[in-house]
Amino acid sequence: MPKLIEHAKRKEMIAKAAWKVILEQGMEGASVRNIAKEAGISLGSLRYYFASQNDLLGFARDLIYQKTAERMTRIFKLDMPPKEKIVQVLLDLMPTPGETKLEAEVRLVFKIHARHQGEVFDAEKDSVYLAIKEVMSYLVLLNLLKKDADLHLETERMYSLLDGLALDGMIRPQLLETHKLKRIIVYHLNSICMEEF
Amino acid sequence: MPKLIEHAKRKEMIAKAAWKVILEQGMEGASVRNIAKEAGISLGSLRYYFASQNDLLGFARDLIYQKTAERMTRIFKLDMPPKEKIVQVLLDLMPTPGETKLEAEVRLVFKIHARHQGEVFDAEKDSVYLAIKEVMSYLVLLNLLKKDADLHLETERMYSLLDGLALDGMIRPQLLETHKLKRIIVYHLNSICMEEF
DNA sequence: AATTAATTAATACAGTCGTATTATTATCGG
DNA sequence: CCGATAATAATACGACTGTATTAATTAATT
Repeated sequence: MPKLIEHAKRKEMIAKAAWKVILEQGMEGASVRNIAKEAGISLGSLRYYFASQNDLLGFARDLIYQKTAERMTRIFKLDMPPKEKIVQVLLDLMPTPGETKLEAEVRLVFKIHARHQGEVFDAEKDSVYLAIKEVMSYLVLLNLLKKDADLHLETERMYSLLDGLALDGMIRPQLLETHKLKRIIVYHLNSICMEEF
Repeated sequence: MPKLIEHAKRKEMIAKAAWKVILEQGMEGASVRNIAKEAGISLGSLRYYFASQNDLLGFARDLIYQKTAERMTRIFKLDMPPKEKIVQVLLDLMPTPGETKLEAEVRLVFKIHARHQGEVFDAEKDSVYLAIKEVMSYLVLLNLLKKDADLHLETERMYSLLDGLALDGMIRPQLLETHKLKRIIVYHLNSICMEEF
């Protein structure tokens, strides 16, 4: 039974190829052939790991949410000033240049795609939503949130704001170049908190 | 030269069929055949009005932004209390039950689709962005905006927030059923204004 | 070295894709 | 009525789609 150890890694490699195709061509271009070519393997090889396109896309979707969750956990553990950490977490969910760009954009495409698959999107299982809830709880813990703030509404507002920022960041490159994304996020944090960020 | 008058209306009818297909199946399902079937015409007929799929989709995209702009203008002209009017304008950009649901969702799919076409999205030509700029100017005119508010940042924040709300509204039906969408919008307005909405 | 399972490559199938061509029908101005 | 043109329908082409099948290759265990 050779190469059994590589199995999981190989599935990951294929899923990452799927991400790249989705990033560049959208879900319309995410055919099994395109993904296989991007991964540098044959069609049959891909099929060996994934019984169907649905399996592949589902795996790629779950994996990207998992990766996001892991990165969030990592940042939360960092030893840095609370306010900086909060900004860091939120910025890491945005399509800023680097790894997060791919992740944020692909997450967004998957999210819209889910709509047309009749899937019910459960925010409680969305690592982005969970990260935002943690941030909000952290703000409460630090006693930074304004007294009259509605925690639940603020959470929902932050969630939608970040989704919208990611979407706009995808489409309007100048939002990224000029650090506008960060300015808006810090501006928003200032508006819901008592102290300056 | 018969039926020339119907030409424009017929193109509109086909574009609306395209919207419906996009709404239900996403851009992946927006094939010329699916659209023709939805419109109740043959493939050849569709081709008589649109030389290519790109032409059709481009027309459908432009038309939906135009319709949105017209509706915005209509609401702005209504005789109603300023604050109510502002809420009405913003809510009309959301996927609330009714006509706006289709418009908001289809606009969003087009927006993401543009990203993968290499198109440069010009917010200044986005009727949603223009409507939001008008709302913000209106708030300034009414002297409702908080003194320390940054007009440009507030505009960008509102733009992204509405995009994100539309996206979440698409995917999480409970956001619509419970009037949460309106609550968040009014909550946001309260947070940037001096008086209560 | 032989065996066994993991892995790959190649090919095939029916269906759909965008586009194109053709013939036919419908409707107006003359 | 007649001819011009808008409008429709039908069909065809090559490319691509997801899925399936088969044979060949690779690598670890016995």
